[in-house]
Amino acid sequence: MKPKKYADIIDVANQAGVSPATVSRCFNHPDKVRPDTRRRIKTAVESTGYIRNRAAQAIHGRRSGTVGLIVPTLDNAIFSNLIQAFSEQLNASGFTMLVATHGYDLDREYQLLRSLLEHRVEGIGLIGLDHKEETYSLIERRETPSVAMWNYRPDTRISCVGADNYEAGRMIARHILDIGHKRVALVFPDIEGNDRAAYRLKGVQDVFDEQKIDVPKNWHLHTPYSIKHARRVCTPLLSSEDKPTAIIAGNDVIAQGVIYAAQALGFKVPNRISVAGIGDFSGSAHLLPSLTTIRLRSNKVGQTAGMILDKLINGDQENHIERVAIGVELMQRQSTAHPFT
Amino acid sequence: MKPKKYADIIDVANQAGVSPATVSRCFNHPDKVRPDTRRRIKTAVESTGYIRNRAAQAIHGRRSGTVGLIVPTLDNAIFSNLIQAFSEQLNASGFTMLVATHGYDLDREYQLLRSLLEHRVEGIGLIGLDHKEETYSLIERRETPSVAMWNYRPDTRISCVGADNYEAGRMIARHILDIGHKRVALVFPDIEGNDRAAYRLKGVQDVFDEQKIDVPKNWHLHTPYSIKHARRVCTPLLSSEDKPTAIIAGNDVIAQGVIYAAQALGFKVPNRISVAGIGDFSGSAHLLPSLTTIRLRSNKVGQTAGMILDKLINGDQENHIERVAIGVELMQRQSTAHPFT
DNA sequence: AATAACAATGCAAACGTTTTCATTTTGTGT
DNA sequence: ACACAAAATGAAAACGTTTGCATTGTTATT
Repeated sequence: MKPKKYADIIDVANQAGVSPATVSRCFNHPDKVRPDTRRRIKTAVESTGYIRNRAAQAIHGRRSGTVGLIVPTLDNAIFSNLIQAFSEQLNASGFTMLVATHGYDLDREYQLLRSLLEHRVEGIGLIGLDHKEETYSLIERRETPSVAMWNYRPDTRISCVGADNYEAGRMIARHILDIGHKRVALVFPDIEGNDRAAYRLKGVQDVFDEQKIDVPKNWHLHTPYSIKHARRVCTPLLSSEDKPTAIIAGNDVIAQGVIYAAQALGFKVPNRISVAGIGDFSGSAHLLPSLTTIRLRSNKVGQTAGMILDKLINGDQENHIERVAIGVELMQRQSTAHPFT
Repeated sequence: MKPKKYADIIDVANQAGVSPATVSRCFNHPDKVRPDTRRRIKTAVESTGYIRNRAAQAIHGRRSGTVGLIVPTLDNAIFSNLIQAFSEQLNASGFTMLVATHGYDLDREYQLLRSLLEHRVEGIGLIGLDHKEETYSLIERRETPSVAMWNYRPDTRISCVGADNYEAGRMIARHILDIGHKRVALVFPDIEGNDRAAYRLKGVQDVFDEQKIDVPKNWHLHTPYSIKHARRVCTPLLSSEDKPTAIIAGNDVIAQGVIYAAQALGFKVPNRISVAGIGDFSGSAHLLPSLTTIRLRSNKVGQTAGMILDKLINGDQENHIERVAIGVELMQRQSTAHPFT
């Protein structure tokens, strides 16, 4: 006699004196079973310690109750707001979130997508719009509801919700030029496989080109996403004779590194040098000096993405694509000012 | 004729001219099928676009290939290192991670645990040791391999790996007293449902008691986890006539807020006031002044937790409990110094 | 009170795999 | 070539649910 490990739906049914079908209905369509019966089943569930098996219901072609999220990394503040908001929104709709990280490796991303599909996620959240052709075509082939977060464009292959990063770049560039700077350096992350950064940079450069402002090659710095690296990479530039009067950073964390580099060398910000970021991370408003940046409202992005995904999954429109642009906004604070002369 | 939506294992089998059983084996025990057959199956998989159904295999009492993680929130830097390391480690062992957040609500945590068990996760990661009795007993009843991260104690009901937060509190308190401070304020998060903070605070207070140092009630501040709130809550204290010479913060983010509060009022750190944190978050070393804190090595915690969970799941020891303490370390930096006299 | 309409329940067939056991194929030693 | 062991494969039963259809129980209508 093999003692079964855990109660299944049949044990519950026996205990309650009904058929398994009724127990199942009691979970999935409670209105279809008599309150009295429902109560008896509830008691049986408790006394047996039954926990339903989602796998068994997922197999039925029915809902798995999961949604997949693929992000480059969980390790930094950029995505945490976003993910939290996304997760909460989907939780509210009854989904559990499967998360996978690829470390900015798009081949890996494709593998993770496959893995999530094996788990029969009902929808997929991605970051950005830069993905392998295989990734896009797999999504299309399986007709998996998907939403790309963080970047908006009007011509995407899948639904997207995000800030217009290009506009964010333009906006911060205009601000810097508006307040009179002509000698500006740029500190950006590597744009390889990172369309968010690429669009921002493009926006900045287009404005500069339009205004005939030239950024010398060696004022064009690259740094990984960290205060430490940003600080290190800026120090030589700021120590040189021929300094810029302003620095635009690809995001707020980098901007923070830049500010520290300047302060460590004894340059007051913004008196001697202006620094601007992009992103308006929590904390940016409370730095000293508070950081001029572009607000991207990542939690709004995450929340909206969650809502859209829910709609795509539960809605009736097949293969519908929805695109939402979340407005960007200049947060003018203390870290930028007219150039020192 | 109903056109089936997606290829299943039978389609693949037909295409390859073998039985479904062989296809299944080809995935799960590749060494048991001839290389030649394997190749034919591979081709068939590709041409049909087959993606295996984990739910169907999970139903077989076999592995679901998922591990659950329950955290208070994804929204802040505290956990991101930890989660990232945990996730990567488990990924390497072939698991996908199901993540759920409860916002420091332990009732919610219990619900999430149930939900994850419905998905038949093979293991569970939790944060901290403060959980409802129901949560513990459900885990024990289902014999689900579990590991609590972030806090170490020698007498836990489930496996744990983490820093000794009590010792961390003692360590930073000793440092502050060692360098000569006698007038110290404490700024901590609410310890309700947050055993990490509770242990740290206990450690600090025990050292103070041993050394007969008294902290007046009103030097005992509470703040949510954010730079903004920390800064705000400290400002009145620092503006008053009767100021402390040092402040110990419950974690580095709060410490950063404290430093900004001081600097905004024109008090140099550490000259006029010393500030210490706990955690050594990425970035803490690069603040100005760099922050004296206790290094907790969260990525080590996450990684170790992942390894332990893998071992608990795949190992042969039933109901084994493993406990690992990750050492803490004083990082003495610029934000603390002898009191100004 | 008889019947129609409807609500509640049960039966049994699916869902897509894995696995045990039996069978067939392949390889080895003579 | 032959016998035999070993390896590869197939057939079919399981896994724990859901659901269409049939059946039974209940209420409303006359």
